[in-house]
Amino acid sequence: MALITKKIKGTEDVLPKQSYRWQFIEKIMREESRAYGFKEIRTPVFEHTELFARGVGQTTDVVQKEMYTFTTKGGESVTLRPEGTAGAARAVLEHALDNEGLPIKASYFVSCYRYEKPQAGRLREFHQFGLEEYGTKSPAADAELICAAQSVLDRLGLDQIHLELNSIGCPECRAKYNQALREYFGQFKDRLCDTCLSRLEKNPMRLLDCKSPQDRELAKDAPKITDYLCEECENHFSEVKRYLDSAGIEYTVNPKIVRGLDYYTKTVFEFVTDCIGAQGTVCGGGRYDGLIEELGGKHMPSLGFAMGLERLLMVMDAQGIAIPDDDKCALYIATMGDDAKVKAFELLRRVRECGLIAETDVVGRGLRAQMKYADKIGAKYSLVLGDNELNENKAKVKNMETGEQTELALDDSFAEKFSVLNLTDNSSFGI
RNA sequence: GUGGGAUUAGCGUAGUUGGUUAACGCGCCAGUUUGUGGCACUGGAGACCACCGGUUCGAAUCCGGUAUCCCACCCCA
Repeated sequence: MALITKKIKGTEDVLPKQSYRWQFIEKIMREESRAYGFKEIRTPVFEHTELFARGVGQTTDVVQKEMYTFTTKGGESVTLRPEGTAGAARAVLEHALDNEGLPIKASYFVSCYRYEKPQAGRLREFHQFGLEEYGTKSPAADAELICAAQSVLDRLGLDQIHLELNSIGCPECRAKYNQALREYFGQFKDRLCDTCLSRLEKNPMRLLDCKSPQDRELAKDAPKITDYLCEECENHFSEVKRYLDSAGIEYTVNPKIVRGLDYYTKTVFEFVTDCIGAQGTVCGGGRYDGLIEELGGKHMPSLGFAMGLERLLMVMDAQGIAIPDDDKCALYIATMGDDAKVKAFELLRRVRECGLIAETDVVGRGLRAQMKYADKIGAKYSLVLGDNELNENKAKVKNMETGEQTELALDDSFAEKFSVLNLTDNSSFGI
């Protein structure tokens, strides 16, 4: 087929056959959000570019080279959101939600855009679910947030995912730590890779997760952030761990995890798996006590996480986790003749009002083909409507699984007979 | 941005010394039952063999370039 164009590189279509998988995980996320007291926030796909430049951070790769930025007809620079936090934070500030009481707990589902080279688990348009909590500096909030993420992953049935935890401190202790890193790595300037050399001054913590074997070797003996935390950060971190321990949430402290977005402070964490290729982070988050101020608000310590929906679906696939089948058609009416079509139209409407899926032929197929179609779509019951049925005002309803047929009157009681059908189990009404 | 692999009907594939109408399975449509599905049988539709250019009497098959997809680096969800 000579299509005039195809989908944009790094984007994916979710087809009708597949969408129930998305709906399944989204439903679980909504339920868990609700259980933890979060309410959904919806913000625009695009924002003024400076929001991300300031919020996400000028030194990050995301801002430096991955944003979809363009100039509008009015001459302003706008950007497709590369992540969900900045927009949510902006909305919280703009609507002064802190006046309604703290903390503000928001959940979101967003599509995000990053101009990257696609590979397994990495797309240019991808989707995230996230939770955000504004206006609390308590370590209990950190623990609760991590706990919420864990709950979602558990409810999805995921296996072999580990939680990696770290604290990257507050600006004060981080400054000392960065200095220590500069001194340490400074001794090996001749051995560092080029990217690390360029980062040494601006953002030395990124040298810790460099993948080059040589730098990795050097990073092994580098000073650890955990040795440089100030008293407050130290206490905060141990409190978080204490809560997690008491909740029975397993984690490993990994001093090398450093988030790639500048707004993070203190607690950072990742849920990681190795079953979907190189991009194994399925959820990432942490605390960002300075973000709200950075965006022009008052001091409002906050935190959050985001999960990648595509990646979660990949893990479920890889681990063979079953997702309940999409709902099937409860009743298919095969028709013969125009009068029957009209009658079917009326009957089906009443069945649908009972919350059931009901269909009929709308392409003009013959009876046999209609029955084949009913079978193909997995209809539980079928019914043939022709002149005989119209004359007698009753029809035989066929159980497609057993082949048994039962006669039903085509009167007011018709739809009610179906309304007792519960599609989530195999109950029937005796047919 | 840098590498490696791939690209043949809707999907999965065969076609490997270049040679008449490009094959098979699944799927789709129709018929075998002019009032009934799942099985079987029969028939049908559907591919300018990713695109552009080159070599050749002749290319899906050889060469070059481009695009897209997959995987990895980088980075991150």
